[in-house]
Amino acid sequence: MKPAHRKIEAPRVTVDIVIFTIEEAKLKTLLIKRKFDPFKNIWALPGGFVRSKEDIYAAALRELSEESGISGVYLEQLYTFGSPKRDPRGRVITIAYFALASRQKLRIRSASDAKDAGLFSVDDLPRLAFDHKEILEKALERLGNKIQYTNVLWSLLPEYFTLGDIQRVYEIIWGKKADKRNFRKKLLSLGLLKPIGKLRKGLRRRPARLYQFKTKKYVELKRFF
Amino acid sequence: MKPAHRKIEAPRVTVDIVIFTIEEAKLKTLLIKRKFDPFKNIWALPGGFVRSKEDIYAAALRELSEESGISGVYLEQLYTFGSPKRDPRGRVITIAYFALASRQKLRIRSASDAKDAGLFSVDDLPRLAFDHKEILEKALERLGNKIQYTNVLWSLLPEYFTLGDIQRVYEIIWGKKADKRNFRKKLLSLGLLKPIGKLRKGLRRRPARLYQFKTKKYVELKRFF
DNA sequence: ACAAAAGTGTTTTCATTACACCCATGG
DNA sequence: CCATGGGTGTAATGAAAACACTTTTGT
Repeated sequence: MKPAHRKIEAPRVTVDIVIFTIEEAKLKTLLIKRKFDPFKNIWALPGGFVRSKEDIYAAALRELSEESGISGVYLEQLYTFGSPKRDPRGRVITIAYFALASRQKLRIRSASDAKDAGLFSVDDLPRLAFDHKEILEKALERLGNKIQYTNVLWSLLPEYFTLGDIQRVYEIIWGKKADKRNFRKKLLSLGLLKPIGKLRKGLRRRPARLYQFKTKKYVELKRFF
Repeated sequence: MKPAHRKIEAPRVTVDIVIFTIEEAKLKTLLIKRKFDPFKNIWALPGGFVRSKEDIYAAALRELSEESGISGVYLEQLYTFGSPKRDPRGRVITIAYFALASRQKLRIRSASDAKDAGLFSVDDLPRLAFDHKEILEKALERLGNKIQYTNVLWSLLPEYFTLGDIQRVYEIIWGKKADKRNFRKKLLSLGLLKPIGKLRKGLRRRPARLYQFKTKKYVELKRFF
């Protein structure tokens, strides 16, 4: 590039991605089993090195697509982890990202440096490589806050869904039940949803109205629930 | 260090710090005039390279102390900026930090690579080097949010202060007036303050009660104002 | 007929907002 | 005596929380 590199030993820089989704009424995250040392055969967050001329957000998008076959989901920067000891190979700083995807969008496939890939409930995680547990905890905290004042959790739902579906997602993330009438009242009053005029039938119960989001772009609300 | 460095060209990594303070009833930030190219003689955020074995938070603390002579103030990671074009010398990723200090604590002194240093009102900024304007805007946004659900802005105030002082700080950051009675009612109901039993006299008006914070550690509230 | 979730309003409680006057001091 | 901010309470409004029963379907 340019000459100006002086004496500072440059760390290497990676991106790691916490991808949340809902499956089997649980909040889950995508992990990759490492194929190489260090932490060979230990589960880790998907991620990889930032390329020389690549924007860090673009790097996160690339990793997201490589390791989970998805695009068009919510992705934001989470936090940067830079303890000098976090990687036994040497100095590696990682910029963690935070993604939300509906289960339908996720196509889990193994990438070149991963032996296996899978979804794990955040309540029941295996041992994680590096400081990835800490990263995951930060992501969970962010998720819990974020759904209170934005519409991002729409990214966790499929195109059409019922009010029951969406309430279940909230309850999973918050870990507690909400009152059905109050929930629906509040949610509908926000004006983010429109009914598509169809019902979901075929389950052995009363059919529910299906809704979709008027818009899928990020909206910050004063406060949510 | 270790051998594992493969083919990836490592970016260099810096920290930059947005230090906010209140002076002359304005929200101000510390800027340093650059002594060298690129952007020679242009104002920039204080910052510098992360050292090889230095934690990034420690690097931010070090820069904070070198360039503003302060310690014991509020400091948190803000965001990481990593556009490949942000530094004309080559790839530099910066981890931005966000600090709050009372004017009394700030000892502005020029560091080795700075020609000059000064406080600038955020409403009236000079041209800034690199993408520092973008960083500052992100910091302002964070500040505005943060004072709504935490007690951090205590870092902007001196040890003892009046309710009028603290209200003024809020009004400066929010850019609008608050009702005195409601403000005091709410603030006192939070239970974060204790009166020290003295009055601030000597101004040509009625003396005001002085308060201090019961604790100076970071507290998140459900919601603030 | 039964199980399971869908759907629907009213009341109570609490927090926020709006609002106006007297007080104590220094100059 | 005047200018300046200090100090105080109440009523109206609006948002959140508590609360239970009927409906519709598939099996």
